[in-house]
Amino acid sequence: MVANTFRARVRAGMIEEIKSVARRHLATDGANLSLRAVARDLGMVSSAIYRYFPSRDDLLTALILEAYEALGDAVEAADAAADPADLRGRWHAVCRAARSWALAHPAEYALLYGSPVPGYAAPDTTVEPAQRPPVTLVGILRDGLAAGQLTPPPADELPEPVRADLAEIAAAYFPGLPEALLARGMAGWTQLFGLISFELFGRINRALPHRDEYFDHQTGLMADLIGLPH
Amino acid sequence: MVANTFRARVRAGMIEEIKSVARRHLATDGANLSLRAVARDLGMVSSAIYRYFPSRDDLLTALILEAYEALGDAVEAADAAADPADLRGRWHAVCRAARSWALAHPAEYALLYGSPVPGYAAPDTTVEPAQRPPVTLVGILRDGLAAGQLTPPPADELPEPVRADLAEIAAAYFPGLPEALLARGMAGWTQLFGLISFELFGRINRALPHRDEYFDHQTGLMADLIGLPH
DNA sequence: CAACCGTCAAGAGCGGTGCTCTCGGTTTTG
DNA sequence: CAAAACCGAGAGCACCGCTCTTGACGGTTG
Repeated sequence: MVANTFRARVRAGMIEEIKSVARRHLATDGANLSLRAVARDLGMVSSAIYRYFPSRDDLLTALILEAYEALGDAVEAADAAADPADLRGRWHAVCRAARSWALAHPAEYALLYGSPVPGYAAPDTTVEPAQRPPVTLVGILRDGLAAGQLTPPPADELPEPVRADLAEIAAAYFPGLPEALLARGMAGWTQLFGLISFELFGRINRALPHRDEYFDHQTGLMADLIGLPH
Repeated sequence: MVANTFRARVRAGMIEEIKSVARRHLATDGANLSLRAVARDLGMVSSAIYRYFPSRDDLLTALILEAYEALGDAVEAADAAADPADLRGRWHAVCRAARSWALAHPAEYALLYGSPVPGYAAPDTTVEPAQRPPVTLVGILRDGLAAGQLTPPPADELPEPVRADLAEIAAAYFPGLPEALLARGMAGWTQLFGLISFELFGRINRALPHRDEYFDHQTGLMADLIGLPH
């Protein structure tokens, strides 16, 4: 397997080229991109694509994985670039980074967070990169608690079954994070997703010309709910 | 035009039958339902469908309109059935009604709130019924303010451009509602959409077996943010 | 009563889709 | 150098939305 580097290289290049063209088609055709159209753009015949991707769904999966990584990178980079002690600044930075990426790549965002493609079932390999953005967001709460800048809500506000469920999530991703705080962090993530989706998919935009400021205010409301200090 | 009532009746029945079968297909095929398959189920030839719907998109539009009305009816009925003075009870009732309808009709929900169908552009006739659910939800705040059970947040927490945008929305749908309260109400609506979408589309469900309790707690958090009395 | 004309289902056909299989030609490998 | 692996092209299958034409049916009207 060491000697076939040339073949492997040109093959990898071809795979990248296919993905690149497919990504371009994604912007216009949405989730129902056409293998034949991609092949046409590459000057190939449709059946040749099957040498590189066993099916259209596998090509979609590759694009989804890349999109998750790109979003995760953008979000984590925004968090890393902010002042680690400025919790609210980090919160807004992460939210804005997710929104910016979504606005710059609406088709990819729709692929990740839109209604699922009818016949398509996302493989398990996508579950791990999908959790990077929310983990980054809620990670701010973990850091804030460790720094003493955040006081957890009363634990008894959670019904027992919810607390138990959240305890498992906390054990896996945020050891030591109180469940009630995790619940609020997940509310923030849900809100972030809702805001971006409404802006991208919905028609509410007409009535809200100042979308940047509205977005910041709404994410700020969630920061208030969490208790992030001003 | 008075005498052809028989023709009109059988025609209306046919339209209903087509929509019914299409709705059934929607559950399995999602947004890309097939006219030919619908025609097959009806024992017709595909071209016959075009006597009743000028295109596939028009059939989709009809289904979307029906779905909006069904959701709006469910939400408004839940609000009307609750004690008008129990703001928190109404809030939870409306949220639960929306979620229940979505869980019972996931394909229709995806059609309404999922990623838009690539080539499809929703006509303007859908914009009015689309606003019934959020208007119902935020209407609880209007009633609460009128009853003196709700104190509006400080008005200066809103940046001026956002306040101006929200003022126009308030003038159109909730005259007299303070902008800061409207902002919180819209945050609740965004959260509701995010919660339902995550449950329907996402894979977070695995880690949260107690979805009913989680949903209630998350919507309760938003009620807290709004200031709805316990 | 009969002619008429709108409505309807059916069929053929166009260009498109994902996908499979076979066939040659090239490249890498043993 | 021969064998094996790889690759692109092409034909073909079944499906799709949509258009156009044809023939039959049946209320409306002269």
